[in-house]
Amino acid sequence: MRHSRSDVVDAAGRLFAARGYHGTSMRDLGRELGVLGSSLYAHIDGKQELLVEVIDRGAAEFQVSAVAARRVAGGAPARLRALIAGHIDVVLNHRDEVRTFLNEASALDDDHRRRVIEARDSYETLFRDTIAEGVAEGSLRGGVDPKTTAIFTLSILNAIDRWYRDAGSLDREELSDRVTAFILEGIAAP
Amino acid sequence: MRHSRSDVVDAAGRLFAARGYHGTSMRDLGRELGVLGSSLYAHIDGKQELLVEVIDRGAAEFQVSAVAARRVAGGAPARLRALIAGHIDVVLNHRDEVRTFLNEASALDDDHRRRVIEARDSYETLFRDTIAEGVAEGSLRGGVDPKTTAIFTLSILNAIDRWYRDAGSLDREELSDRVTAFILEGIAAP
DNA sequence: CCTACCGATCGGTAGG
DNA sequence: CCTACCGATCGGTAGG
Repeated sequence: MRHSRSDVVDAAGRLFAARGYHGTSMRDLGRELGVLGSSLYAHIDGKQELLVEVIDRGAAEFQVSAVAARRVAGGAPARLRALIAGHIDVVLNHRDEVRTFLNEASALDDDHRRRVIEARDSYETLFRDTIAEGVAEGSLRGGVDPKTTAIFTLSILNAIDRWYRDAGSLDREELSDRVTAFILEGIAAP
Repeated sequence: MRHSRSDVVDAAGRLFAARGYHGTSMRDLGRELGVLGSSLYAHIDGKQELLVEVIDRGAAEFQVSAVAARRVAGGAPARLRALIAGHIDVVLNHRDEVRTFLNEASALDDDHRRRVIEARDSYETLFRDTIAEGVAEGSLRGGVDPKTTAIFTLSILNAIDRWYRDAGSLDREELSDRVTAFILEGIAAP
């Protein structure tokens, strides 16, 4: 079976997500595709290039999702809800790329890592700005700090990949509802 | 300079936390201590043993913290507050061990990994039970699901290591207060 | 995509 | 803790 370059990147995503970049050898990757490790160099220049490409795919998915969510009409809570739902979709529809994006960015060389951190920061800023708008318009509680709140929210969302299974009793929509309710209402009795 | 076995485990924690288990060679570890990689085998039987020991240290810290927090008098919210404060202390006082515990458990061999996952589950259960008690006694909102809520809470707490810096403007107590307020009250305007 | 390699580095050992 | 190694594996290349 002949493979496309995209097949190689797919396989790299699977293995990097499962074993990490340093835990994956080019021979492992070849075996995953049924070819020799050395044969992969017909498609790519080096191992690091595969990491960059997998992580860029993940970053791009988040970018697309965020742009769409920011356009949602209504108040800040509605936009925040859309950001949350979009993030969950990205995490669960692109698990390998997202996992690699979240856990293996430290294996990138300096320039690429800086770029990824910038992308991550600008994505976080979308959450922060939405929360700040909610505070300003009065739909979110005064005194809420947009920065830490955005971080707490993204902490919950990024961790979903670590525990959620589609086969379980909790479907994706219910998951999204619970995350949103937790963030907006908390858990203390009124 | 002669080193103790504990010095070697300390250094392993630093490097595993920074570069990951597979990203750290025995020669890297030797360099960190000013000796040759091969000299480390006077202290240990193998590299995997170091990973086990670093992760066990992290697990033990969480265990100690949890036992203390469960003893706190008052309602479930007070105990949950204590669990949160304790967890933050462990994360920030033992960053290398905790980071390795959280991110490198997948590099453990099967038996050790199973043990760590069990420890993690039983720790999570303490959070879950505390939340369930709060729902039962009426201090936490009815309808709150203890399992997902415990996961959301731990997601926030475990991610703290990824962004919090002591040098910043937010001190640890303020951090703990914000996390607790976020979880209990949420961010929606009343 | 395979054959046939390369030099470098890996975890680890024997002996002092 | 060092000297002097070991076999295995690493990322990668030349040539077909």
